[in-house]
This record gives sequence, C-alpha cells and structure tokens, in this order.
Amino acid sequence: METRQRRPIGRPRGFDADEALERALLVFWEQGYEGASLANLTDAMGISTTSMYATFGNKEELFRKALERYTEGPSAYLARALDEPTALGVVTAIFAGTVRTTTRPTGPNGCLGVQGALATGDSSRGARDLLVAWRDSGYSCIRERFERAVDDGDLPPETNPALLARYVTALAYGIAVQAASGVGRDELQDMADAALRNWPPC
Amino acid sequence: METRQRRPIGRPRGFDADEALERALLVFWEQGYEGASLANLTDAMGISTTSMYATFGNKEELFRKALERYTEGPSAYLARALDEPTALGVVTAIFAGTVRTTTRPTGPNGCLGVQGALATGDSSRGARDLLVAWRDSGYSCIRERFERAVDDGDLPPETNPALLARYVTALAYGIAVQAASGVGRDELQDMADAALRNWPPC
DNA sequence: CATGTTCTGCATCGATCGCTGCAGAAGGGG
DNA sequence: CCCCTTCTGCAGCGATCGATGCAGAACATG
Repeated sequence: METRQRRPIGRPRGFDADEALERALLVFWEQGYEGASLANLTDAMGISTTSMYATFGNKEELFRKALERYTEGPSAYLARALDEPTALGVVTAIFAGTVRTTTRPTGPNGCLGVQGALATGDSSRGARDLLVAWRDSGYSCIRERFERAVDDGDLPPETNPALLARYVTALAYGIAVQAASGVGRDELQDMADAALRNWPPC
Repeated sequence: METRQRRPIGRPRGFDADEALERALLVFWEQGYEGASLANLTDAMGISTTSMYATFGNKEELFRKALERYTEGPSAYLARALDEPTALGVVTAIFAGTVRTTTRPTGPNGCLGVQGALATGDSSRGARDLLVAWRDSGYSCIRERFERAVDDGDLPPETNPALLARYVTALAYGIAVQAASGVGRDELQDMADAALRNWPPC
C-alpha cells in the first residue's frame, strides 16, 4: 500500500507554511496579540490575507499555532529541564533556559507566554485565556516534577511542591518581564545564579 | 492677599476629573493600554470623547496620568516600604504590598505597571516606553535602598545591591503575572513568605 | 484537451480605531 | 443686558481593524 501521497490535488501552496508561521511567531512575540495587526503579520509572513485565512483560519488560530510552535521551539527548554535528575538541576535548567530565550541577541526580548496577551480587551479574551492556560500548564508540570522529587527523597519531605513551583515560576516570569524591559542577559543570569545559591529556599 | 480664585472663568466642568481618571485607571489596569479603547474609557468615565480630550489631552496622556495616579495610589506601598528600617522589612513590605495590590477582591488583578503595555505595536510604543521607565524607576529605588542598607551594615558588605534588587523585582513581577493569571492572594502570600524565610538569598 | 480541486490577487466589506470641528450651553465680568 | 471664556453634545473625520467574495491561476486526474 502507498504510505502517503506526495502531492495533494489542487493548486500547490506558493509559500512555506512553517516559515510563515515562524515569522508570525516573531511578530506576536514582539508586539503581542493585540499589537500585531493582520497587516503586520501578513507583511512579515510574505503572504496575502486571503492565504493566511485559508491556511491558518483566523488571527486567534494563527496565534494558537504560533504558541504551539513557541512551546516546541524557543520554550522547549522547559520540557527538557524537567528530565534533569535532580530538582536543583531542573530549576537551574529552567532559569538558564528562561534567561537565554528571553534575551536572544536577535529576535524579541521577553517571553511570548507572558507578554503575548497579559491584559487585553474583550475581543482578545480568547488569546488571553490561551496564555493563562499555557502558563498554568507550565506551572503544573513543575509542581508535579517537585512532587516526584519529594517522593524520591531529592527534596525534603516537608517541602510544599506547589509553593515551590509558584516560587520558580514567579522568578521565571520576573526574568521575562525584566528581559522585555531591556535588562541584559548576563545580569539576569547572575541573578538566577544567586537565587540558586540557596536551594531549596523553603 | 487672596490665596486662590475659587472658580476659574468659563463654564465649569460637569464631572469630577479625579473620579473620571480613577475610572480610566481601572480600565487600563484590566484591559491594558491597547486593549482599552476610547469608547471603553469614556463609557467608564461617564464623559464624552470631547470632554476627555479637552481635559486629559489624548489617550497616551490619559494613560500617563492614570499611571501617576496608580503610583500614588495602589502602588504607593513601594514608597512606604522603602522607609522600613531594615532591608528585610523593606522586602517584606514590598511583597505584601504587591500581593495585596495585585489580588484585590474588587478590581483588576495584576499590576498596571507590568501588564499595562508589556509588548505593543508601533503606535503604542509611547505607553510601552513609559512603563519600561516606570519599572526601571522602581528597580532603582530598591537598589539604592539596598546600597544604603549595605552602608548601614544592615546587609553583609559583600552583598551586590543591584543583583539583590533584580531578585526582589523579579519576584514582585512574578507575583503580578500570576495574579493576572488568577492565582489567589493566599497562595501568593505563602510563596512570598517562603521566599523571605531565608534572607538575604545571596 | 476537459474537469475537479485548491490556492492566490484584488477589491472591498462593515465595524471600530483615535481624534476633531462646530454650534450652543453655562459660567464670570462689565 | 452683552461679551468673554470654557466646557459639552453631536456628528463625523480619515485610517485601520479583522475578515470575505470572487474570478482566475496552478496543479492532478481522466
């Protein structure tokens, strides 16, 4: 049997959808959901609004797919960090990944998941809720990882994993906000190193 | 001599400018600069667009004045916290004020200075830069307070005040982001308490 | 070739964006 | 009363918002 058709019927797409999505991701990352207009997005993507709607649905769907790409690309450090053998290793990797991703020499500063749609008008509530869920998902993964660390004896048995996860996410968000404000990579990494010097903090 | 004229010449204003500014502040706080449309703002303020422009200038000026009001109102805890006698007292007050202000039972969640215009399009860059300066001002005040604490012997002489201020602001921003995501007051305060349990962290 | 399917370019939709012109209303001073 | 100044209500400005209709182009299949 045939594994797959090489070309679907109909006129082939005149652009690379992956690259277009990457360009859209950068625009959303830098300008936020509301700040990124369809004209901004399609100009950066190099396609017409018609092609954008035919390929990605609408603006909110485009944002959702850009966020997926962000999760599996720039923000993939989180999933990798959770595989570190110790809780300290996990947190060290989370902070290092956050600092690196929010202060890339080329590209937007900050974190799409934080600054993409933190406060919005009514019409953008969908994007806002999407990021609330995204942040909550990241928090839950960290909390569950800490629960496992407690079970493994890697963290003291009196540790509150939920509280500890709130602490780590708070610092990561704080790094992202400062990066969006223009604070440099080295300064943020030094701060993260200092915070890691006593671990666990509670 | 007369201290001041009771009434300026011309038709008197038909609304309370302070109260209108307070209403605008709440809209900016909840929806952000870009998410708050002129219609949203003037509806909440209870005045017409003409009156808004005559009184406050334009949208960006209105935002600037709302931010001033925010600094002297909901965010005044920062200035008060800096008067605490010890660095630990300062940070304790900052965290408590941040948690309380970002999780008020009535009113918007989060911090206007963080979520008001973290990432914007080109047309809102003025508001964005305004908040970058606002956050930088807060950071500088904290850093200078820690420098004084080092001079006073309140903090160990090897302390890096700039780094410590980055740490405190990062946690405060992280609290604000989580509050904007719907995390409750008690949970955030517990986290702040845990972070304060070992101080200074570096 | 004809036919079917999909994608693209152009023009444009109604709604909303931030903002303003203008006439009249509401006060004080003469 | 008239005159001056300031504020308000109404209407509407050009621009931009997100989103579409439609005709034709570009492919596969027969």
